[in-house]
Amino acid sequence: MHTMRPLIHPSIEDITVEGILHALSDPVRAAIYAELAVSSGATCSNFLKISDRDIPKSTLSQHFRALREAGLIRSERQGVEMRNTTRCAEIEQRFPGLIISIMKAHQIQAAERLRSVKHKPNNKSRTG
Amino acid sequence: MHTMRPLIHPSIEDITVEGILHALSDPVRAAIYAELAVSSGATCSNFLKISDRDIPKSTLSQHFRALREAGLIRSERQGVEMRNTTRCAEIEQRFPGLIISIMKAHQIQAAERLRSVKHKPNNKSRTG
DNA sequence: TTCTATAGTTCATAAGTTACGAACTACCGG
DNA sequence: CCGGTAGTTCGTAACTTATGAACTATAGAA
Repeated sequence: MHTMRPLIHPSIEDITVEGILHALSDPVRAAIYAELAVSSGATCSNFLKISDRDIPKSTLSQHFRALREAGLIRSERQGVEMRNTTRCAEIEQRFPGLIISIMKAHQIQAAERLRSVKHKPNNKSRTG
Repeated sequence: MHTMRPLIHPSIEDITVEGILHALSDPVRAAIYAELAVSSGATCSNFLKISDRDIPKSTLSQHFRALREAGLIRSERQGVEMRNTTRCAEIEQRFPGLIISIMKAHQIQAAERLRSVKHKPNNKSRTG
């Protein structure tokens, strides 16, 4: 019978560049973070499907933990669910331009992938 | 009796943001990359010691491979040694500002660490 | 050519990390 | 109290990383 340990949010000075890069080097976590940056307050189960891929909820939970403990997001219980918000303002203070340029690079890459799928349609397209 | 497979340098369009972030999320690799960005052409064995830490040469070799295969550096044999240069100009073309802001963030963090060591001297200082 | 030295790579494996199903906790509305 | 929804933890299988030993590759000297 195990208890539920409290959520860990590192203080801004304990956040490391290595931690941020590692957390965002996973495509699922990068997608979650990018979405949170736009639609603040999203919950864990909003991401059970990410670009046609099903993510098991235990895996999702671990990804949220990784983002949280890297200092990238803040999670707060609100009733039965968990509201997640990015800590981008704080991180921008400490590491100016870092998060923005990473997100921009992810966007550029996503745009390129879209273009290459349009040009060679049987590349990576899922058949139903 | 195994042969030595040729060095792999991904073409610029095969470089991914995830790959770059993952490669630079390791402190040893980040230190190597930062040094290469300044003193171009450094060799593998120039890094057998990184900030008072000894790195075994097999480990170093793997770190160089990781940087190379992520597209961050180019390695060329020159006689008995290997000359390494960053591919930052190419990457800057594709993902503007990415590498620069990561390096800047690393600098900020290194500066902070230096300051905190000065203020509490027995914190992380090696005793000979 | 052969011998020696230096630089770096590969392989085997031990150590560490991550993914995910099953079982759980936490909270809300009856 | 029960039943439902949201998310966490645990165990373990799969994957990744670190490192010593043995290797390849090259240069220079004899």
